[in-house]
Amino acid sequence: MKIGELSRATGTNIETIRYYERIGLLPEPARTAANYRSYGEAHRTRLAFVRHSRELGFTIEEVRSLLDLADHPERECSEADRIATRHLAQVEEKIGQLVTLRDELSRIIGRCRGGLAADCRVIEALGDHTMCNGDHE
Amino acid sequence: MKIGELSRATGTNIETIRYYERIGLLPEPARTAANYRSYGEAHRTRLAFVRHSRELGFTIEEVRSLLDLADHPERECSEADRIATRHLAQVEEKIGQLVTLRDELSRIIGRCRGGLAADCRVIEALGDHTMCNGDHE
DNA sequence: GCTTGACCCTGTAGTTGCTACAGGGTGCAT
DNA sequence: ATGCACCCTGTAGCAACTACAGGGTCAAGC
Repeated sequence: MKIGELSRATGTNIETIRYYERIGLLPEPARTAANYRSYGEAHRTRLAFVRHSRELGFTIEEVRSLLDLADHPERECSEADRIATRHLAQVEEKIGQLVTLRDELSRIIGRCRGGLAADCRVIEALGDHTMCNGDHE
Repeated sequence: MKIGELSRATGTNIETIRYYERIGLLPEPARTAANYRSYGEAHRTRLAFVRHSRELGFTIEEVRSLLDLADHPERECSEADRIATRHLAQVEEKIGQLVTLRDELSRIIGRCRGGLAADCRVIEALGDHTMCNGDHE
């Protein structure tokens, strides 16, 4: 499989594949006589693992740890569980932040009734730093 | 006000303040004889506006537009409303994505009962690219 | 008067996770 | 032989900061 085929097979940008190789997430593949990268099924599987992990929001370093664990099936999987659980907590925290954000944005936008910027509630609310979160630190 | 005081007054990193000045979000302040930046109340207000906008997730370019509008109170505020409304839609989309993510992560983690990585459901699930989202494109 | 420490300056490079060239080589069909 | 699609390396760019390195300034204390 050449890099273009692997790209299509996994929905990964070609440049991204080469990037993953450069940072050591994917092993260097064999080369053809013309110096083209030549991939096998194992590469495809590994790249799919990486892409799926990334889509779930794991950082590159977390993916590295997860891959490392996948490469050593004799180890305990508690590390994988720990990474995933911590990540879940982060996702939940982010959701909470975004919900707060959404509410504040809705509140701000709701007050806008058009007219001149001088009277704009959106701009006014942004300039007002004594916000509803009570952050008086 | 020197840059350190402005930093404390707005909860903004000093380097960030200088960065904002460099990219033209904040005007260049006057300088003391020792070439120290000297800020007034208007700077503080403007920086607070920028920080608040950034906390709400507006991009720098969006903040630039909002500031521009705040600087021209004779204009219509529909642009501000448009920016904020579009941003709200993006936040809502992001929340939806993260909720999907959270559910998938929960599902994966819920199946982990410890033991060896060889049997780890987390790692198995990451490797499995035929996921529940039915993405067969 | 001299040092210590906190503060300030500029300029550049690093971060994350890619993405986009520039400038070239290869392979196959017409 | 001439397109064209594909591949190669290496470097630079993106957002939005953050972190130095290497220097200057200022007030307080000995």
